[in-house]
Amino acid sequence: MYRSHHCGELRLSNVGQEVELSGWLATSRDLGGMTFIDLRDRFGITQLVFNLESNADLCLQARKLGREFVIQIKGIVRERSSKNPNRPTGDIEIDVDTLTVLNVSKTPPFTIEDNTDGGDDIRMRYRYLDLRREAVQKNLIFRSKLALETRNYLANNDFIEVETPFLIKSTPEGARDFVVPSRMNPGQFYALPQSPQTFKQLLMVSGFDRYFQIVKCFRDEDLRADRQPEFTQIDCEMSFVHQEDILQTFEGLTKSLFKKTLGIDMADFPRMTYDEAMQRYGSDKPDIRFDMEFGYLTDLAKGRDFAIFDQAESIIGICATGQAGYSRKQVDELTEWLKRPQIGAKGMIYARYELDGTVKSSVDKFYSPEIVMTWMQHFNAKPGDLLLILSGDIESTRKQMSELRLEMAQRMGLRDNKVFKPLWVLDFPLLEWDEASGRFFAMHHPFTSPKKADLEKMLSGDNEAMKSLRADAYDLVINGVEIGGGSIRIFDRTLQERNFKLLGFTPEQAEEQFGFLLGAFDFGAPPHGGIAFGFDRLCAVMNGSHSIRDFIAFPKNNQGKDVMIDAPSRIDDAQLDELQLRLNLTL
RNA sequence: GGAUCGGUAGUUCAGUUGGUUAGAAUGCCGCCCUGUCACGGCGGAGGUCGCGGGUUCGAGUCCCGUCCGGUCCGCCA
Repeated sequence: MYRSHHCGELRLSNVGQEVELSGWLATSRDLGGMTFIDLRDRFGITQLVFNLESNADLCLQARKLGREFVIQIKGIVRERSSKNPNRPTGDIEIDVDTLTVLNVSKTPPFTIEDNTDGGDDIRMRYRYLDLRREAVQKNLIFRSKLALETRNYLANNDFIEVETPFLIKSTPEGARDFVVPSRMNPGQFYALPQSPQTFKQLLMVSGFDRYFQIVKCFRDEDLRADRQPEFTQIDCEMSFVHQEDILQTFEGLTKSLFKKTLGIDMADFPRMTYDEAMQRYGSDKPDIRFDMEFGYLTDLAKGRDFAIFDQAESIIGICATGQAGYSRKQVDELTEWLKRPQIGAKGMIYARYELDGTVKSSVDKFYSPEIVMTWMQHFNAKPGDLLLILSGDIESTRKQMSELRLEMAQRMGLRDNKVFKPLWVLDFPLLEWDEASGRFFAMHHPFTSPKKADLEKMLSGDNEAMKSLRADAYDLVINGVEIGGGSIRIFDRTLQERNFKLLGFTPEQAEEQFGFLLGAFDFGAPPHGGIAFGFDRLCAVMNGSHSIRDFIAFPKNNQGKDVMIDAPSRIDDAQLDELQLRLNLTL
């Protein structure tokens, strides 16, 4: 053994014991007559002390050690004469009598401490050093704990973890697939799964009843801070359940995870339909840590010769409590922010409810104070509040206002990342009409069941009616982040074929791509449904972080590259020959 | 595919209207210091200003191109 204890372990009760420790030299402080070394491992930091007077050779040797040297020491635990209350081991130190250098280290390119001086790029290039930092280790330890508690809860609820294949069949629906060439079948490719969707449904047909898997999924789409090409899901499926059973089970899982990892007791989750979420917040994943709900001023503001409002399909406002003090400059700056191409608003109208009870708007010429006051009343605004108003077609205006709502909340400090507000969003549309290609796409996926009440409408074949079909599909949103989503599945072959047809599949295409599933439905498929949680996102949200990269040991950058191992990379000609592939790079 | 911000010392950054020898902090090296824990003090080394081209008497600074990175939109059933 290289050690009798780890570096976070020793306390006053160990004083007098002879111990052996091993670890990395975090920092050293040379005071001339004595030298202190902070010895670090995953468990903590223990201070070593070397005294020039009592052991000159050893002290001189200790002075020469560099940062991140790996050392092993033997010594006696002593009570410190000046203690450090900021550290669990701060009451003791080790009076070292034997020092062994297990390995030397080059000076690392950035400091290994919580507030490192390294930027993202260099930390990713030396991720193995970045991972030595306590702040990052803490995240991965949290992740491990979260996975363990997930397995505990699901196992206690009769779920069985089953591994499904990574080398599967490519399908054109949904996200772009990562593909893998098959050497033994020249010219043919596997695809990596975007999710184990069809396999988990087949497991239900097999009678496993309750399945889960903490599993990697792959999507070849552009990345974001909260999106990686390979990411982890808690993937689940249940048989003989209605939507309500699934919501109950996974609300239970979520509560259990918050309780076991953060010690937080969550109240029952509120629920909202998709339509209601869009109406009140302009988003299917509203952040409900704060109110600032939309108010529709369309009827109150039209017909007063203000062309912009008169021509608008929809006029939507939000009331920013206590923000009437916003200066002209601040409002202008906010307007510029809204006009950026990413948001694309044409402009913004505002109205202040002054503290003296008067109102003042940026459209005084068209709207008398009396009318502006009716707007204020619509929002139950109080003196000191600020109304922000956008107009245009309803879809874009809602989207823009949703962004503005989040931005204002951010500026007003209402997005407290220590507060967790979950929300079930229910009754998503079954289909999404795509104008460009003139066809429907599945909003969730093509195996999603329409709501029972909409079944007749679905079978009617009326194209307009299809747009209003609702599905037994649901998302779990926490603090405005989509954490999970799922649906009750179709388990009837005829209905599934019907849905494929709606989505523009010919019977031949449906058979070619999903024949195995349709075939399985012929052999007694039980009613079933499921859900999948974004595991990386859940880790991030629970820790108040936006970036899932902080919770992935070896993440990819925005370009999908791993800058540490330099992947992806070219493969050599021999490999290409073996696969019978030829590159055709049109640069 | 698009928008936008950035690339200057090992690292994180500053660098004004284009003008002398490109600075700070931190890290690194040396010397001093017996209770530090962001130790302190003194001194030192360290730069192809991403790359290529252009404008100019003169470019880190302006222009064009290009590469790399961040954030976002599109995309992500």
